[in-house]
Amino acid sequence: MNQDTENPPAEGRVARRQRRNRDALIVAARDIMTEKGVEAATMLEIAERADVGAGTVYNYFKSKDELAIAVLETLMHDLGLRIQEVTDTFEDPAQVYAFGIRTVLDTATSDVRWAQMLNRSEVIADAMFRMMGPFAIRDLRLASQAGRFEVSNAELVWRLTTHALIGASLAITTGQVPASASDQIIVRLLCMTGIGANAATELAGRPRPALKPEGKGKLTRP
Amino acid sequence: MNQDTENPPAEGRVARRQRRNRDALIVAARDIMTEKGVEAATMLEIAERADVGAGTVYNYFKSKDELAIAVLETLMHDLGLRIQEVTDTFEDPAQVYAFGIRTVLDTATSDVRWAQMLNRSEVIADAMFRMMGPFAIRDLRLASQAGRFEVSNAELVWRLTTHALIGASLAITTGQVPASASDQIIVRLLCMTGIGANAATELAGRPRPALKPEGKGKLTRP
DNA sequence: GGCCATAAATGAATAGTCGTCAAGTTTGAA
DNA sequence: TTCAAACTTGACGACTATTCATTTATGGCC
Repeated sequence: MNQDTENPPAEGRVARRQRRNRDALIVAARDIMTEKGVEAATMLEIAERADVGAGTVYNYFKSKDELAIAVLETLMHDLGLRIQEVTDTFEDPAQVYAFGIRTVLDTATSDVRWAQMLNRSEVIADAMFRMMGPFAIRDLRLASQAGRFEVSNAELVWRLTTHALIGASLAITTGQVPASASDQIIVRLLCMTGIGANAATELAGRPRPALKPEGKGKLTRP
Repeated sequence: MNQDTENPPAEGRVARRQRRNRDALIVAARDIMTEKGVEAATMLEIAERADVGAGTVYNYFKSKDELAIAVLETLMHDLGLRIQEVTDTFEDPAQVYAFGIRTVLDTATSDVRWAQMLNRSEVIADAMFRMMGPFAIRDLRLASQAGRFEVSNAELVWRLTTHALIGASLAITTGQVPASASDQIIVRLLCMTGIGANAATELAGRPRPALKPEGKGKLTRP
């Protein structure tokens, strides 16, 4: 009777199960949506894989769309942390930003889970704005203060960048644009920071260290 | 028996009805999608308003998505023509491009028909790339040759711009970004052409003549 | 330990969707 | 006039997201 699973600190059995269910639903939805695409993933199948009744899903997410967004957010939060881990050591704040968007582009075009979701551009772009914005906007501001960028409204630049970035990723995965154009894409996105085309080209051409691999099956909470 | 509706010139009854049906479907779909949004517009309702059987729609459009794209294309083709009519008289090719994207942004955020469609970002952006691309890409190239822009891959810049533009429009209509930020949005989009932030600001600030009103109820064919 | 108001989970039922298909109709050449 | 080919039709199948009356679990209180 003294096991800690049996003796919650005055307020916790329900809350814990709720978090467990919510996480299980996100993981199940993430996996199924990854396998079959967002549209093809049915709420029933998600509920079954999460070992939960069909109606229970709606206690946690108002709609399928909201669940899909929650899935996206975990993917992005994850990536944001892994990027930050690497860029912590960079000296040039402009390079921090450049590395970030370059990594997002590469991930979005090579990771099947992202590719499957790209046909919901506006949702994924908005999620990126919110989840990776804190990092990106901070980097934009730091680089501007350092005189590297010319950005007066970092939030706006980041929003435009997310949409362009997702659009470019979609264009690459659908074959409308060759993957070899990635460099040019990054250059143009950097141009939005107000630096000229030359400076952007130089910045985009710098070597990039590798990310640490992502934690398998884990669910990092924002 | 001599009426011209009874005596088609050797090859035309079917073709004419087909074009009539196709046009009626696009008009019906455009109206209903405008009123209720793309998702809420059902194929049956569209077919009924076009005075056509439910199954017939699929003789003209493979899917609901394809029909929605056809609707968008007519809206954009229209706008492209009206923009060109005005910019014909401009002298600075950079200003032609600037006027174009500015007008698209204004239209997308103020015209209900666009606003309703914006939540299919990737579709609308792709349609814009294709329908307005011929104009925009030509303008980008002309301005680059004139030394006003620094664009080596006009197609790519245009594609990124369409996605950013649609994303920005969506952000404005959903209230995430104030409409007063339009100027800054245009400045940043112009930055993608490689000119500095100063030149972009000057270009965005120039006065803009008005468009001619759009032909009512008509359907201009690409 | 026993009890009960409340919150959460359930899954069958609902309402509505897209796309298909067999059957009927129109067309235009012979 | 005849007839094969093309077009149209609307009922229908297969599925869907979401709801809601019912069941089940929870934790404070006696």
